[in-house]
Amino acid sequence: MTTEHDDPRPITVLAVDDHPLLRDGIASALSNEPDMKLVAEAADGRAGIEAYRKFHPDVTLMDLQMPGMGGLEALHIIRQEDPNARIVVLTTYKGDAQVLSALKSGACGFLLKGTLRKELRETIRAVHAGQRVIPPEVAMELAEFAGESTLSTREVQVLKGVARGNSNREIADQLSITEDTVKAHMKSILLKLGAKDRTHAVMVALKRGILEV
Amino acid sequence: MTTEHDDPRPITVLAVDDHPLLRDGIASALSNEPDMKLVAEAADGRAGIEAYRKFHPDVTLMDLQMPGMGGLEALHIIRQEDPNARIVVLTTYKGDAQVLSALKSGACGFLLKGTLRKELRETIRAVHAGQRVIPPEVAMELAEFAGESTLSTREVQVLKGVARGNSNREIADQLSITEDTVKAHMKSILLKLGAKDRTHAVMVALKRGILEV
DNA sequence: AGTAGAGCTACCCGAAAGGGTAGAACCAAG
DNA sequence: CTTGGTTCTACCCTTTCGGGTAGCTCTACT
Repeated sequence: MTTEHDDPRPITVLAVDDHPLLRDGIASALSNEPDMKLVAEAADGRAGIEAYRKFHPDVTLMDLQMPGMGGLEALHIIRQEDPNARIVVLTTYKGDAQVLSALKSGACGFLLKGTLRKELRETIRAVHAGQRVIPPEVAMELAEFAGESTLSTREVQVLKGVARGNSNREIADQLSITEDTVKAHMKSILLKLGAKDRTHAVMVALKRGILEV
Repeated sequence: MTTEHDDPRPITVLAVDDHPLLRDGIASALSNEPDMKLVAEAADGRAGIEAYRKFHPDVTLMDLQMPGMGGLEALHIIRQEDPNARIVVLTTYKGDAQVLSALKSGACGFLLKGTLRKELRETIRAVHAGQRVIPPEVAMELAEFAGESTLSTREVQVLKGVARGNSNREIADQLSITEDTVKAHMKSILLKLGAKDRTHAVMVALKRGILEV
């Protein structure tokens, strides 16, 4: 298509996604591109890590939400082993919490479900060139929750108990703390999430990617 | 690959999915297959309906969960206009309620996110031949909830109010009924869903596809 | 060393939730 | 026409929730 010269060393790409048809779509988007090459695929986080160790791709495309080890975990592990790893998160938007976690772990970019072949290729090139690519949709959602406080580890534990339908008393027993403490955490959770009650808090947490269904 | 004869009239296929890369994967799976042809694509339910009216494809691949008009709604409308429409639901599993709704609207098959190119082609051929294709994973989940009761329209309305963090009093006002009636519905909801409290009921409903996040 | 935040405990109190029980109107299917 | 399901109403009673207030450790950062 373009009159680019044939790079002697194309950008190597690893695709980690549990959806074979989507990987095919990625493969087809990268085929016939002289400056990039899909060198490996993986269907879950663990296989993704192994593939990364084996191929050390220039750019890794990583889906969140996969069976077994999720993309967030795999992203974190890969970035710990190789701080230079360039990883693009490929996902339907799952709330600010997931995106923030990915960014903290060192994600270099995001691609949403509406991504076109052209955008995919441009993002790979940009990330390989050292840029960070954050689509406006993601940036806006992120800005919206910028001032919002994050829940502490303990508060997330309490909220998970709530989502399972446990009473404060039951959660207290499970966490080996007193019911009063659980209630204190609940107050903090409702305040931080701006929720009207515990049910609403669970829904807000789901929307923001703090909890999973 | 196989020694099939070139059909004079290949199976025409319409793909409705808001993920361009996935549509590319579908397109690539159908390319080089002499007996089927992807004749149109659409990115949401409304465009899917229009494309169906225009092309009357032999088989339609329809994603659930799309922006604007969802796949379930589009499926229903298409099947009402054309009871002979053969539609395969292409989705990550979203709970028995969604699958049951799709089946009631006349879906001919299901394809999960793990679908391979080969499975996609085989499903298209089978559905075109008049068969119903339900993957074992879907069938098993369906069987698991076979005896489970479904919520009435009113109960779903109440539960949606609960998910928004409304009290029984507030839900009663919104639905213009008394609080006692709401409480009666809540009792029925908790019983039917086997939930411990309202929060748990919302979680169960989310898992079963009765509610959306 | 001081301070901010997390985590914890404790009390009171009114509001809300959930369980039990009972009955009436309506509509569709047997 | 009768039965069953849905929707609606109403009462009682106990438990749980959520708001307010207060104070305690411990760790991490400045």
